[in-house]
Amino acid sequence: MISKLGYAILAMLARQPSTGYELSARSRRPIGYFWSARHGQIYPELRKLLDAELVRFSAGPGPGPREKKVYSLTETGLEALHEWVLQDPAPAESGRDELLLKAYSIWTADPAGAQELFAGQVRRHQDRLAEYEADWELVESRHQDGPPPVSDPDFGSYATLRCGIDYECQRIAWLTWMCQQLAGHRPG
Amino acid sequence: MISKLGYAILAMLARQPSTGYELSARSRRPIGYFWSARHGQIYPELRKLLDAELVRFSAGPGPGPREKKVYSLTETGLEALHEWVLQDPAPAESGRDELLLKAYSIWTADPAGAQELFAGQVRRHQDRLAEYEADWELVESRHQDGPPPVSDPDFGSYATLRCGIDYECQRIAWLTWMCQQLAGHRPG
DNA sequence: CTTGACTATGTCTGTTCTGACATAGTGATG
DNA sequence: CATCACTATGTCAGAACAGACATAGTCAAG
Repeated sequence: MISKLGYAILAMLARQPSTGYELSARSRRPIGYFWSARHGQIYPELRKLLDAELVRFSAGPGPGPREKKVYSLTETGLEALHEWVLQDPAPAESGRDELLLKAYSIWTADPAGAQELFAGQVRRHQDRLAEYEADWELVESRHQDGPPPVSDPDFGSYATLRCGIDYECQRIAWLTWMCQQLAGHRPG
Repeated sequence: MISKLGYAILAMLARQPSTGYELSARSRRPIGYFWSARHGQIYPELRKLLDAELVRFSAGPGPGPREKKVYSLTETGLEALHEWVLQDPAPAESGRDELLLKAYSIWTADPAGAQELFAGQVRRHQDRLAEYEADWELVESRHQDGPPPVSDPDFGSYATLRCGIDYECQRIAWLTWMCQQLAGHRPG
């Protein structure tokens, strides 16, 4: 059985053959927007994918004591990705959000301090929104005549960035609303 | 060091003393909206919290071969929660979203099948939105004269539900947009 | 000429989390 | 009368994940 991380790696390799190092960099940005992994997880996973013959690599001299390996998908690997993409995800989708957990217990805290906490989060999400928007414009600049065609890898970026931007806007609005609620309820 | 799950449990116990079983039920709904845990995780965590003297319990006869234990916060436990709530969460916040991972690779798939996938998701999120809204009205009915005061546990529910409702609306809008994109690009 | 950042590969320990196993009483449905 | 869902507590194996350890070359800034 291929893990979700395995599919995340296949998804990245389908776009661009990469080394494990590059995969871990891409798993910070732009893939990190909705998936992340450290290299300590990626190298063992690449080994598993290799054993399952879903990826292959071509080796060359590397900067360190070991060889540099550029991985790419095999035909089986592309098929596995292709099949997985349309499968309905399990309804589990727990979603662990530390800030919401704090918000749930915010009644135990001092409103002024709470306002600070949420104001800080507004800034953090505004920064992220700016990143997403920069990436969005980059993708758009490659397709002046409307959105990218659905068979173009750029359509995947376009779609996920749209979601990310909408999400950040929603979250900023909620955080701002929280600040107002916390301010409004204080005397004065 | 208390884990995030530990704080989630403290947050629940601060509102209502509960058995481990009840905690796992509450961690499906309503806490499950932003945090979840199985009982296989909760019982060992309760033990840790007990050893740290953050919770206590009163035992009585249970339905199974073991005693039923109703847990509640100690003063130290409430203090620990109180302190944690205002701490700025680590910027890690990876966020793993399987559907976005699929969307990212949607260019490898057949648009008609993809549309089905996203349409199914629209239905799922509409159901969840309905749940949130029902809970929202429940909370509002307890506070006809405006929002609950910030020192009321209901304010925590109110705030997190507001976020959940906004999030579901945003996600439904995006999923619908995806369906349109996938439809618009097909010939005919 | 030293320090630090970047490229690049790997391992290892400990924590978190999932899913299954195990036990047992009550009450409802068929 | 059997089967199933619910209440209730726990354990255990294994997967997933974070963070540190380990190695080594290049290149830029101070």
